[in-house]
Amino acid sequence: MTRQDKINQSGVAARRVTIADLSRELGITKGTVSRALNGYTDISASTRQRVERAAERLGYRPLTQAQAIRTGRSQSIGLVIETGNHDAHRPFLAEFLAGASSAAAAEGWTLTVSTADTPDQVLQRMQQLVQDRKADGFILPRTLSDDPRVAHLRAHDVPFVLFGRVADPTGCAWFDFKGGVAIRDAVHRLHAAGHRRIGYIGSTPEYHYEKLRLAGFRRGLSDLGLAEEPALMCENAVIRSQGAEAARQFLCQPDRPTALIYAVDDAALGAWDAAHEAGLAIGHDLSIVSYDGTKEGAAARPSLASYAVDNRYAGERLAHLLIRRVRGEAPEALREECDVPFRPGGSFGPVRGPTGGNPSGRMP
Amino acid sequence: MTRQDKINQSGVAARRVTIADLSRELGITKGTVSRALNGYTDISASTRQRVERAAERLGYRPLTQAQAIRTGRSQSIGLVIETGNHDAHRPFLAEFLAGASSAAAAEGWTLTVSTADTPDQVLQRMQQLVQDRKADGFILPRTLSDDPRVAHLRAHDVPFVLFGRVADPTGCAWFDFKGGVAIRDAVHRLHAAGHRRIGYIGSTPEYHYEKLRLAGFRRGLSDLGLAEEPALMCENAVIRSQGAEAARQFLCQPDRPTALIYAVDDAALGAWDAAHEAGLAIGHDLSIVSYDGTKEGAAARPSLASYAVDNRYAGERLAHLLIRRVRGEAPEALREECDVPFRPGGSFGPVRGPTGGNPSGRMP
DNA sequence: CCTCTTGCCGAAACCGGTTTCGGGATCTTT
DNA sequence: AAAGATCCCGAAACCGGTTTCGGCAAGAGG
Repeated sequence: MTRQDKINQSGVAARRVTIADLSRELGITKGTVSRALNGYTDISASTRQRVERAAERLGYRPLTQAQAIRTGRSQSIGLVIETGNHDAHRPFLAEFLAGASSAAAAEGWTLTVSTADTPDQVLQRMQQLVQDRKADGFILPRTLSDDPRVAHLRAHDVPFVLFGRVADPTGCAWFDFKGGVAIRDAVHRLHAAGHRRIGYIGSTPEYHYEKLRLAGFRRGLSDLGLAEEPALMCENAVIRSQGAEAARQFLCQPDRPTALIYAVDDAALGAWDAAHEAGLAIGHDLSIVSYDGTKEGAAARPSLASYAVDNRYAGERLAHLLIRRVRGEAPEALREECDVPFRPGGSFGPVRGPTGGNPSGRMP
Repeated sequence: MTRQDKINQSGVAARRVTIADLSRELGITKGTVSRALNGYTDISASTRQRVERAAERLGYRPLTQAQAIRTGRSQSIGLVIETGNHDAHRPFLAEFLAGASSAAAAEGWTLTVSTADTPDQVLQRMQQLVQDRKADGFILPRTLSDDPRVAHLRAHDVPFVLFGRVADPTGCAWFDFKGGVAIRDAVHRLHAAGHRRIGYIGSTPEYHYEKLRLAGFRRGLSDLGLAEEPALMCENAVIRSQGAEAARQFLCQPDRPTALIYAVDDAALGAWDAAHEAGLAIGHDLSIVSYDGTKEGAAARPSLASYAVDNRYAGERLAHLLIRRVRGEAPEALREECDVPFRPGGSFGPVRGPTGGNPSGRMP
């Protein structure tokens, strides 16, 4: 009966409505209110409804911090980014965060972001976040085939979802783009445009996505009865300069390739440099297809044909999957793979004659 | 005397040490332990020391969630990023996060990141984060001269620090780079290299940094006794295409400028396009100096001369400042400004003769 | 009609902290 | 030596929730 209820003076930030307010309003115990809202079975349907309506009406939302100290769950998803590494993920970050954060917010969850300079520090940070209950689980971006984060979280029984896949999928949930399918498709497209000598320039082989893309390339070749030529395949090209160097190696060969497939856009732009040096015109003398769909690729001239990944969507899906994982769903039921659309570009053209000559190239 | 203390079976995740463990160990009340650790004055020096030593020895760290429900503070700094806007901040994000997160982690704080599509939604998200106690305060990136976020947070008495400055600094803490000083310095450098007709291509004038950079440009002109020519100044060039269009306008004038200063690197790269069209060689017929120090600028050929901002450092400083602000320090004492180093590049060269002719330009 | 379930809710402990209140012991003061 | 002020700390309430336990009332079964 105290009159302390109405502390809300106009203008002053309204006090939160607590579970006690609700119980007082309804003439019911706090405990009963809590059980009614949390799906306990020992609550009558009518009471549950009254409680839910009142909660809705008063705008009650439980304070996660208070819940957390009992339940151990804080409704926040953790994301630890390894910096210091080559920052290939950098351009995706903003879109990815946007997707993850909005999906999380839709469920009343939040996103706790941390960074670390080394793989070991990543593990430490995750450990600390989970001990401090600042994260109920993690999204793991840029998965390695054999990823120490997976081993660590598995051992400590912390929920997680992969952005990408790993060699041993036991107990893993994930979202991934079908990069292998895309690269295989690229081989088909190039073949259809007359290309027969197609080179592949991959990324870091420790990343599992690279294994899948390389496999997709091989699959494409065998689909079409083309032979695998080791001289036309390499890996470890992540940035522009490395992509350029790889292209130089291929282009100076006697029977040079007429098309190159890159695993990542950043490296693919190196082909512009190598082609320029060799006097070849991209899209005419040499076709390039890549993967990522970066803005930089689209801005190149001619523009880079690529498979365009929607990182915002990935963030959304991963946040959803992780939340469901934390809530107890089995990891096997939480696996999604998504097609990647081809983004045409001027770097893709039909093969031009059998010769590697005419180095000055261009022809209107 | 129960033996439940030692739940720690080997391999199982060790239980957190709580304040109760500590009080039991010391034969002291929970309350006393708490007061001892939180700087209350009614604790004897000897007791305080005993408590601190024991806390250290047992590795006690209070659970922020539990503290939060009483104190209202959760030791986390909020960052709400507006997406949907032009994503000019995109490339900085990863470095900025790395700085902020590591500085926060060093103090036991965490970073809660959220995104929003519109300015209104930004306010809503901040409101919610602070009501849910998921953020004790905010870092505000990309400040407008008259920023609605500042008004909102000021009105609701929520701590914040600016990345950048605003027109009315009342009650504001901030970290900012001296962009105005940098642009002024650019004018001086160009003047020293013989340039007399220098154009300025600014960014969106609503952002306060743009006002400062424009002011720096004017200051530079007046330093050197050069006249301001409206025909050689414009704004609203944020991306490459806009930067190119602005350059075209300037270059087709009878007495074209020999140098251009851009407020942002992304726009500056448009000069490469415009110069190419006009048959001018960047760094010879036309010098370009810009601001940001992006990788894309460094990768251009010739490379873009620019003032290189260290966004990781900015993140660190801002996290520090915000934490101190939340702890109660006056905003006036929390203002930092930082010089920006010049990054030389091939786009900067001495002026070449008085003529705008010789359109084919290059000369070994 | 009596016992046995079952459904449903109140009472109270609990989570891990913080903060107020009051009082005993020691030290000053007169 | 008695009275008052100070120094410290224990006791207990509190924050906003969750969860266990037990019992009353109504329905089922014999």
